[in-house]
Amino acid sequence: MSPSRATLIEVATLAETSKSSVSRFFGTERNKLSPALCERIERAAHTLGYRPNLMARGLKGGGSRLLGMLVADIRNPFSVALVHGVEQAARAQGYSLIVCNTDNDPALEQTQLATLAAYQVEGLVINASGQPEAPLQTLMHSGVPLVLLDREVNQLKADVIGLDNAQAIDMALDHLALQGYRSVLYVSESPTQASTRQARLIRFKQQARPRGLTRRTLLLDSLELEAVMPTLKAFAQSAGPTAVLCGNGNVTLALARGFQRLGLAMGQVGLMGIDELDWCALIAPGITTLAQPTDAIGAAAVTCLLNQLKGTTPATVIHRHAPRLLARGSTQRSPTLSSFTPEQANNP
Amino acid sequence: MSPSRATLIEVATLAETSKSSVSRFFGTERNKLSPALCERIERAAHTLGYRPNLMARGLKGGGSRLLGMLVADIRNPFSVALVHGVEQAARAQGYSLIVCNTDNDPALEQTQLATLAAYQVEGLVINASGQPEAPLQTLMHSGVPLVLLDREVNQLKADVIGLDNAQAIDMALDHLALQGYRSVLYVSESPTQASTRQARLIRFKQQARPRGLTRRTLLLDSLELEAVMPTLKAFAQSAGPTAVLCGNGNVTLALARGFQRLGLAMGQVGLMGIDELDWCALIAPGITTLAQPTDAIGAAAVTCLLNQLKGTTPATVIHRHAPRLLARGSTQRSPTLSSFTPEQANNP
DNA sequence: CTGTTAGCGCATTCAG
DNA sequence: CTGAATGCGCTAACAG
Repeated sequence: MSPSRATLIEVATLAETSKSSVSRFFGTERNKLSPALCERIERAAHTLGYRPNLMARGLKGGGSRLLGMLVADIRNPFSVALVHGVEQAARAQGYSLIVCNTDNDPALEQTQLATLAAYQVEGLVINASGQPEAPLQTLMHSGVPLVLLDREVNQLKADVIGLDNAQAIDMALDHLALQGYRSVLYVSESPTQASTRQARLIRFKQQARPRGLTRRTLLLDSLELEAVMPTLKAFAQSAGPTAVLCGNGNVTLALARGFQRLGLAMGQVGLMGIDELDWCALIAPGITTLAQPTDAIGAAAVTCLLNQLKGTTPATVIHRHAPRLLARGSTQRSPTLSSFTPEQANNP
Repeated sequence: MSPSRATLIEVATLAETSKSSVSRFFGTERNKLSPALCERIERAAHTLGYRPNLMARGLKGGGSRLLGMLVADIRNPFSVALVHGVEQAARAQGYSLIVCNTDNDPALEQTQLATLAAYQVEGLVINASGQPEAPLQTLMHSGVPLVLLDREVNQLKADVIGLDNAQAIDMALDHLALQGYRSVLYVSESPTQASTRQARLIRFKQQARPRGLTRRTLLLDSLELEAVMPTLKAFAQSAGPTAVLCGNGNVTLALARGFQRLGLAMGQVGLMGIDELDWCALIAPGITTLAQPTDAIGAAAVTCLLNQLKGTTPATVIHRHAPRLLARGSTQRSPTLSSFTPEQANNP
């Protein structure tokens, strides 16, 4: 009756055998059992609705079959997409995922890390909000496989998986240059804590001029409109066809608001963002974005983890995934508005 | 060195005491220990970096301190908001949350339910995608506290928490009527599986006419534009000031696309949705929505669960939470476009 | 107040 | 191929 209430012992007695055999049946040694016994156990387990207690299993050496994931901001659609990717891949490998959100709070981050460890997770996927070097160091030394997702952590020698930020910036600049823009404003949230933001910002500073683009940057401590307006307004009136490049989805949202507030026509002033969002195709004439392959990134993270588990530690690896350009009207200087449809905008 | 590697015994020996005392120190009986002992244990535990193994604790009677949550669609921002609410409340009570996504797949749902049970969660928050009556029944009988979130399950006598759907529909109809619309099209995803969709649909059918509104409904099997266009087009040309009411966020997105495709001016043809989304204030002239109090709903779920755990089972409860109206330009028949700003749109 | 004794449900030696 | 025995890390009576 109670699904997870039936124990190994009950199954064993009902099948008229011993605990060990039942244990083997549900473990990796089923092949070492006679077909007859397998049959009996199978039936007994089924009628009892038996399911192994994964906590007990985790206690011994069998492994908890649990993976942990730390997410900096679960309300960010991009993060959710990553969670989804990781969860799918984990399930495909027979693992479950316990997700902890940190709301970008470094203190919470430490707590959650401890919690995850307390549940004996076999591996950890970490999308850090801060720089929790110390706790992560100790975790690594305690032998828990670790993978950093989307954000690196200072001096932590661990696998890192995420977007190829350099390539992304290059693609964005190439696209903007090709569309005839000559002056680009790069807007990012404060890059002090997040390695990804730094990488993108640095690359932008390096690569804009070589493409003949005048560059400016705006670093935001807040995504409030007030923080954006003055710079945006001045920039929009400056020389050369101008375009704004947004460092992530949150920034894109903030700037879309800014454009609207100022009555700027997207395209006339270019707007482009990293991270694809539901509504980017919807805001006329469509916002051009670089979409991240979140499922692939999530899957790569799980693969990494499992590789570490299998002991075959092929040195520290850094996976850089390429983005996909979704070109839309917001980076088209002479929009053919009449023919625009969201469908077209989805297939560059 | 290893955070979760140090065991109760090691702490006990270092503190020159017994396992029981250490156990008590970390349990609920710390008060029954002498200050001196507490001090010694405290130090020992600290130098060893000891953290209780929650799996082992869960094995005995101490409880796993784990709550499980089943989510129908983790990529739906509304669902994520619920997860966030539940997780916050759980953490505040010293519980961790293990979240399983079902991608609206009934089969996956059963699997995930089994997984959750296997981890000995102390309670379950369920946002069902299908009608997994049987598995839930057995779970209930096995004594696991259960709470249904946003969606009921047929004949399952369990606490249900969510929006007050009747009130929501009434508020929407009142608002639309007040704004001068006379004919309303209600668009919903297929209501066969989800109780919430049924409740809203039924209420709409009951309450439209009493308010002097002509009513029509459109039930969607797919959110593709093709599924929406014909009806929308015909409806927009029908008599009386017309407005469209969307049953949830996904539908709102689909219809915003439809409006754009047809070149319909929002407001002239009204558009209103249940569920607030990032971009609703952004699409000019702003889409009017009913926002759900997701944090409150999540917190209520956890409270319910913990009540059941405490044994004080105050009969089956149904929490109905009131939505909040965010009136924007999409339900204003004579928009004052020039003065429109997103900020204003956020504060009705 | 504190230590001692049993298991929780399972995986894993080790013998048959 | 199979069963009996031991212990994972912890909590819960039970005695002092």
